[in-house]
Amino acid sequence: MDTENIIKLSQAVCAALTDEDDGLKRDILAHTGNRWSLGVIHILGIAGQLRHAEIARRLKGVTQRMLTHTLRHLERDGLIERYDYQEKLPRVEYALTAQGQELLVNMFPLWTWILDHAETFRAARAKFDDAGKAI
Amino acid sequence: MDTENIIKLSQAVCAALTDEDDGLKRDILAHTGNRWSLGVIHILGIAGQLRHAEIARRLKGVTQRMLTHTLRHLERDGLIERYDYQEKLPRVEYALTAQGQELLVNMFPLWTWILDHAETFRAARAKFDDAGKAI
DNA sequence: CAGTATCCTTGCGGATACTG
DNA sequence: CAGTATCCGCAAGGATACTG
Repeated sequence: MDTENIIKLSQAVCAALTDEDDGLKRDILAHTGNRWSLGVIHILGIAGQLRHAEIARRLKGVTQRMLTHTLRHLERDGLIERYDYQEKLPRVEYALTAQGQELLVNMFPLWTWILDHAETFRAARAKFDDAGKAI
Repeated sequence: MDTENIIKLSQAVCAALTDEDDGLKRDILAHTGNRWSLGVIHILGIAGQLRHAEIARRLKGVTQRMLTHTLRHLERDGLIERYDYQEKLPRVEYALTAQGQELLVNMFPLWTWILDHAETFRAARAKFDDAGKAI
C-alpha cells in the first residue's frame, strides 16, 4: 500500500473510530500487551483444549502463579472457558470461547503487520537510542 | 459471521501466526494496552499535527508527566514524530508517522470489534464476578 | 510552553513453599 | 495436578513543584 492511500485510509479510520468505552477498550487490549495472554490464546487456538500443565509446558518460562493469573483474567473477559472435571486428581481444561476465537481473527492484521515490520521497529528504536534519547 | 466459520477461520489464523519476536510484538501491542497511547494516536490521526499542550487539552485527565512519557515511547517505536521548532518560547509539535498511520489502519478491525461487543464483555465480567470469582 | 525533578502508591511479574 | 499463600523487586502511573 502506498503512502497516499495510507494517509487517506488512516484518516477515514480515525473518523470512524469512537472514543467511547475507553476503559473497556483498554482492558481488552491490555490482554494483547501483557506478558502471557497472547501466548495462551495462540496455544489454545492451535491445540483446542488443554490442561493447565500442558499450557505451562508449551509456554516457555511461565510460572504456575502467572499462568493461573492470566487464565483467570482471560476467563473473566469471556475469552476462554474453564472446564473442571471434578476428578479426585484434579483435571481442569481450558479452551477458547467464540469470543476468544473472534479476538484472534480480528487481531490477525495487526499481528502480521507487526511481524512484517519487525526490522523497521528495531531500526527506529536503535536510531532513537543512539541519538541519546534512550528512555 | 457464524460460529462454524469463526472456528475454521481462527484455526487458519493460528496456523498462520508465528510466535517469533514475542518480545517485540508485545512491546508494540503494549501501546494499545496502556493508559494514554491509544488516545494520543487517535487524536493525532484526526488532527494531523498538534502541540504538546493541545494534546493535553484534548486528552481528558492526562498529566504533563504522563503525556511526555507516552509521547517519548511512541516516538521511540517510530509511531509518531516530534518536530521542535527551536523557538524562544518553546514550540514542539507531534504527528503520526507512516508507521503510526499503518498501526491505526491495522488496528481498525480489532478496535471496532471490541466496541461492537462492549455489552458482551461487560456481561461476561458481571457473570464471572457474580459467581464469586472476582479477581 | 514544554518539559525535568521528586516523591508516592499501586499493580505486574516472579520465586518459593504449601495444600486438597 | 491445579492451584493458594507469601514475599519481593521493579516499573507504571500519578501529584506537585520547579526550570530554560
